[in-house]
This record gives sequence, C-alpha cells and structure tokens, in this order.
Amino acid sequence: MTATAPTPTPIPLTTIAELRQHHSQLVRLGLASHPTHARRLLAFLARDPAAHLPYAARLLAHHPDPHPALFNPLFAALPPCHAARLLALMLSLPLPPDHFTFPRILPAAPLPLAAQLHALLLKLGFHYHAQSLNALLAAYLANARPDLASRAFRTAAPRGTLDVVSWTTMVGGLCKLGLVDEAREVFDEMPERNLISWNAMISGYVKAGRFLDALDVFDEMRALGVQGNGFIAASAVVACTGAGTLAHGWEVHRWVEQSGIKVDEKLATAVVDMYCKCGCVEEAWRVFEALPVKGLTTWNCMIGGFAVHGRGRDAVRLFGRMEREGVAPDDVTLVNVLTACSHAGMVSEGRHYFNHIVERYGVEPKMEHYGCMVDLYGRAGMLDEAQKVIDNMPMEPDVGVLGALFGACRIHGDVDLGEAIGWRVIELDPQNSGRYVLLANLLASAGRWEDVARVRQLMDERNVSKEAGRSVIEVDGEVCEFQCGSLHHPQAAEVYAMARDMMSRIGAEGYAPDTRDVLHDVAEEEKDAPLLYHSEKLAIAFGLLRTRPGDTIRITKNLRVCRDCHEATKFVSRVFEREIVVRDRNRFHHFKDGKCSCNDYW
DNA sequence: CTAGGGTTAG
Repeated sequence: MTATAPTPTPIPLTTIAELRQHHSQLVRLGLASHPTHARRLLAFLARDPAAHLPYAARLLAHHPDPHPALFNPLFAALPPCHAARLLALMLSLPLPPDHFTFPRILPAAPLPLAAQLHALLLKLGFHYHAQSLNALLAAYLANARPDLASRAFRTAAPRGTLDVVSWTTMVGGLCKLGLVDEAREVFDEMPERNLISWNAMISGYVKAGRFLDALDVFDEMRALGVQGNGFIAASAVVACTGAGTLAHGWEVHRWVEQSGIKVDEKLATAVVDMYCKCGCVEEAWRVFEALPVKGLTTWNCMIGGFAVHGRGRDAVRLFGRMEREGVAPDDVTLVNVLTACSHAGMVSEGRHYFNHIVERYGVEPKMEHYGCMVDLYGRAGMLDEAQKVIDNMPMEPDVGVLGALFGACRIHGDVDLGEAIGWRVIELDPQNSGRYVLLANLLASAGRWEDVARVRQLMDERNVSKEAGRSVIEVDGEVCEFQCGSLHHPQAAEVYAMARDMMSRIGAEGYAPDTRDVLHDVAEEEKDAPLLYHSEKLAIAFGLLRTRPGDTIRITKNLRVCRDCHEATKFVSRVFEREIVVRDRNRFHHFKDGKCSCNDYW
C-alpha cells in the first residue's frame, strides 16, 4: 500500500477551492483514498452537505475500498432527505450499513423514512443491535408514535436486545408525549436503572405538573441507596418549587448539601426560587446572600420572590443594589420590579421605574410591562389611569393586559367597566375557566342573577368547567390535599367538625361570611354553607388539629384565595394565634394578628 | 442510542 504518513503537509481547509486543490494534489500522489485523507476531505464536505453532497458522493463512489465508516460523519450532518439518498448510494455500491449507520440517520428521520429504515434494519438483522433499535424507538417517539415505538419495544424484549437505554428512551419519550402514566408503567418494570432513567421519570412528572409523584420517585431512588447527581438535584428542587411544600424543599436542599453534589449557579438559583415559592423568603435570602457569584437570573428570582410576597420595599432595595453592583437588568427584572411595586401599592415608584425603563435601564417595554402598569394602577383603584395605559400602548393589548384591568374591576367593584372588559376577555380566551368565574362573581355581587346564569350557560355550552379548588398542607412531613367539598379525607368528620368550630369561634370575634363570591341566587343564610367547604378552610382546620400551637400553617392552593376565605383566615390568625402562609395562584399571603401581607388587594 | 435545572404582568 501507499503512504504510511500523510505526505502533503495538512494545509488548513477553509474554502471549497482549497479543498479541490488539496484533493487534486492527493490524487496525483495516489493518496486520495488513504483513510486519513479521505476522512478529512469528507469531514470538510459534511460541514455543508447541501452544497457538497454530490462532491462527497463522487468521492465515495470512486473510492476503491469504501468502508461503511466513511459514510457516518456525513450521515450525521445530513438532513434526512439527503441521508436517505446517501444510504441508497451506500447500498448500491453495494456496501452494508454498519453499527453507526442507523443511530446516525434515525434521530432526525420523519415518520415514513423511519418506517423504511425499520424495515431495512429488520432485513439486515440490526434489530439485534441495541443502539440501532434504540435509535428506532427514539425516532418513533420523536414522531409522536408511541404505538409504533411500544410495538417495536415489546417485540424486541424476547430477543434480549433491550438495554437500559432502550427502557430509558421509552420512559423519556412517553413523558415528552404527555403519557406519563404509561411511562411510569415502563419505569416500574425496568430490570435495571441508571441515573438517567431516574431523572427521566422524575423530570417527566415535573413537566406534567405531577410534583408529588416526582418526589415519590425521588424518595424511592434514595431509599434504594442510589447516589444522585446534579441532574437529579435540579429536577427534585424544581419538583419542590412546583409542589410548594417547604418540608420537601428543606429535605431536598439538605440532601443536596450532604450528598456533595456540586451546586453551580443554576442549581443555586433553582434553590433560591424554591424557597421563595415555598413561602420562605428568609431562607431564600440566606442562600442568595451566601452565593459568591450571582447571575442575572439569580437576581431576578430574588427580586421576584420579594414581589410575590408583597415585600415591595425589599425588592426595590435589592434592585438598587443590583444596579450599584453593575449588573444590567433585563426585561424580566423590570417585570419583577413593577410587580413588586404593584403588589405593595407603590404606585409612584412603579411609575418612576416604568418612565425610565428605556434610557436608564436599557429595556424596551413589552406587553408584560404594560400589563404590570395596568395592574399597578388598577390595583390601586386608579382605573382611569389603567385605562389610559391601555389606550396609549403601542401594541394591541393582549388578554393578559385586559385581564389585569378586569381583575382591578373585580377588586374595586366596578361592575360596568368590568362587565364590558369581562365579556371581551372571555371571547379572547374562551377556555380559561377562571375568567368566567370572575365575571360571574362580579355580576353576582351586583345581584344580576340572570346574567350570572348566562355566564354559567356559556361555560356549559363551551364545555368549560370550573376548576375544583384544591389546597395542600404539610403536617409532620406528610402532605394532605383537600378538595373543595370533598369528603375523601380519612379524618373528614373530624376535619369538618373542626372547621365548623373554627368558624363559630371567629364568628364570635366579629367575622361575618362574605357571600359575594357565591354563585347562587339563594337566601342569605343558605350561602354560608358552601363557603365552609372551601378547600382552604378545610386545610386550615386540619392544620389547627394536627400542628402544635404556635406552628406556622403553610398552605398551597391551585386557585386564587376567595374573599371569604381571605377574611376568615385573617380572623383565624388572630383568634388562634397562628401565622398562616398561603400560596395561591398568583402570590403569597402571610396572615398574622388578623392582618394579611397583601393589604387586602390580590 | 437515554436526562437538564433558574426568572416574567393577570
């Protein structure tokens, strides 16, 4: 054979002209087919396959001894349609695909091609090759065909072709398609799992919003003595953030620290966010302050954390420090600062930041910022100012912006404006049940029962159902969920008795039911009953039963706090001398001594 | 061939 060493000094190949020149030189020296040179030429051509595929194909077609491996870099770089043509060339030489061919072509293959490759793979016996088979499973799953993937998966099992990657591919792929329960079935049957498998299941549950299930899997992993890594930590922390359960958050954080997992900036930010969203800003602050390096997102999380807890002064102070430390804010920072101002009633500060948003902060105001301003004015009762923001904004207001004004109308009882916007907002977002409920509440508060009925009828016609209220409370590390009006809890009778007792005790101290949000045209005295069954009251009653006197009661709920629960909780905090922290859909309420941190605007 | 994590008005 020819050369043992590449004779021409490898000149850098940067243009196709250089490559042609180099190639011709190699041809003259009889070195063009030398594996090293041929691979180098093909690697260059693979960088722009759309332009150079014919060239590459010629090179391969004239190669005296084309090895399948020469094709693989090209396959990896090709769009699927060209990959198919190159495969055809390969087969025509004739040259069989090798172990890298299918894994290289399949990931980007659209369905018809994937199916053809499936047939070829069977014909050539690659269904005994785990990597090829796994690539096929991934391709079917990427094309949203869990049926085809599952069939290939099941038929491969008796052959013993499956490995841990095959199983993990199924778990992750099914999760991505929203088939998280099916994924769990596969996961439970896995003969062997690695950290990737565990994380696929945990993060799959997180993506599906099934945070407690995610944490169950995480616990199972630890119970088996499996050491985690940064991926698992991230997923578990985010699961706690979603669940809003501080006890879980503490535990996962402690586990991260004990297990020696390296906490990088992103993971640290996730932890800060977790403590904020689990109701413990103080702990978020401790973690935040201890960080040697804070990224923009870290600042944003902390400022946003203060914002949702109604601590506008702290948010603004932190923003000032961020500025002094030379960290340039972005659009999210400004949204968080404006939210902080609006949740704390700091109208003039909010206006100030908004007015200087471009020249001082270098941020182009977007829809979100206008929404914040509408919310800022609207919450403060300056509905005409809010309306002016909408009239003068440079883009068409979206549902969110109008929704902010609508929400303000509800707070301040402006039925006329609220109704006008309410119908419009519902038409813009007809599947959002909360908006119907808000409009119905507004109309009900004005005693307009026939219009309330119209709203309810519209919901029926469109098959939009009112989301059931759910409240989660943790007691002794146990998580209990209460659903509005549901009797499923094992201690239901006791809880209801406690709830009734609780209500009569605060009633004796001056609490009166606020029935404005009750959507039935019934006699006043009959309206009180359904209010008692709101999930939040049941959860608080349960908390009073099961926690020690003086313990903070923490509740996370899926909807906004209703006015009656808000009022009742204020009384409970005073009468039972408890701090009660409620995370609702939008923000946190800290109830203490008969007052709430939201100052009754939420 | 299998996994990723942070912030955003209502």
